[in-house]
Amino acid sequence: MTKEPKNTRTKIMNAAQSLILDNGFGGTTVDSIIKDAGVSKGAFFHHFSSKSELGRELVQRYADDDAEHLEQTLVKAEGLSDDPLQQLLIFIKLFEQEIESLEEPFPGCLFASYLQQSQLFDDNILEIIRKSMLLWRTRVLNKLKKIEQNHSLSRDVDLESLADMLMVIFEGSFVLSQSLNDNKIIAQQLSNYHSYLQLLFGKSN
Amino acid sequence: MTKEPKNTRTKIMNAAQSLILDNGFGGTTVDSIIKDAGVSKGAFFHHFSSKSELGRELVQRYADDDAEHLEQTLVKAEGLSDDPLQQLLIFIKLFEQEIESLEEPFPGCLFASYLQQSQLFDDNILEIIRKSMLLWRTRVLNKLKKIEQNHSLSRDVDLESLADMLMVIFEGSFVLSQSLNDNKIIAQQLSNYHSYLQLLFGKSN
DNA sequence: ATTAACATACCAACTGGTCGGTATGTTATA
DNA sequence: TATAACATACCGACCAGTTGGTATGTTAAT
Repeated sequence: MTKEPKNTRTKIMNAAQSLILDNGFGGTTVDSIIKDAGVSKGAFFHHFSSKSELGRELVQRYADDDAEHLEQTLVKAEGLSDDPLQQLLIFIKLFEQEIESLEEPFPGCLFASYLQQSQLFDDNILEIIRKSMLLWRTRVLNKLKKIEQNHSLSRDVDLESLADMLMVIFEGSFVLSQSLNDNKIIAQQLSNYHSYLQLLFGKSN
Repeated sequence: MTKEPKNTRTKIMNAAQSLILDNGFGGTTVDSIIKDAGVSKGAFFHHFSSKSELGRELVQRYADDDAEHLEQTLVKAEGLSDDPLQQLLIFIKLFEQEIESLEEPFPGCLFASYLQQSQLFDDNILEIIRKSMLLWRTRVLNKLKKIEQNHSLSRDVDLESLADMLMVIFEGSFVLSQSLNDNKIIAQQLSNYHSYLQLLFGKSN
């Protein structure tokens, strides 16, 4: 139990993610990463063949965590009600509560960070992000389709764009909360999405 | 008409803005800016004392244009109806139409780009962005307050967060449209905001 | 002739990345 | 069980190229 390989690797990735969320990928140097991680340059390039490979592994880890978090929250919501509409509303409320319980300012979204510098990354990396967003779209859209079977829509809205709206509100409120230094904004905007869904699917058939 | 100072200056700023929206500020080099702008390094540092001063002037210009665009669209909407609710709904529709008429993919928002690398900028720059966002909040909130006088809210929502929601939807849909390479998303999300307002203020007193 | 508007050559600091080397296991086999 | 052979994890000096920025011109208009 002298040396732990996974540990150094993780230290590098964690330090890198934090720096990238603050300075962007292009504004983050390898030297600053190894300094924050407390490892040598040799250790860095032992674990990652290049800075961009670190970038790739970072989004992949982020996307995996994101997907798992999505599914877990969905399962949790589905366990709390049998009605698809209630499930979706609970799903949103769970995120609201999660954000509200945060002490520190929200660290930001790695996807958005990468997309703001999309020319710095190759298509494989951008594809990871795209797939993550399409997963959210699919999961929420499936719920909406089930809701539609039992609830009449009070207005003619496109269900796919309604599904996208959740991710839109996440990303958009991250930006605002970052600028105005106010975590509350995120929960408030989720609450607005919550209200919108209630108004749209207010009446059951 | 041999040399135009303003012209070179503008060429530099335009090239820089385009590059920054693609690569981020930290990922954009002075050399790449002068190459794209077709000017010399001497010209660059004749007009801007440093790269970060260019960064400052860029957001300032962007914020000024943004504010002017906001006010003009507001005036336009106010000229098309006397009812505050209709004015706000038209206001949103005008942005929808503007986005729909775009040929190229939406270039992105400089505010969001900067915020994703906020540690690269000093507080003065971040303050410019903050003020821009607060201007949007104020303008929309004023409208909402006038609407509230004649229309009963169908749900108890916070008017300030409802005002913020417009900017949230802008920024969030920029992110999604960038990733999925689909401009339509922006107009669709604005349309959702439009619907939400209609549902909230559906009935007049 | 002065001065603003550029151009060119250059610099020191930093960049991502390499390299030879060390320390600490792990495996195989005699 | 001793040891040769190999693998993994890590170090930090070093490299070539790039970075933001400067010094010193040249050009053109007032």
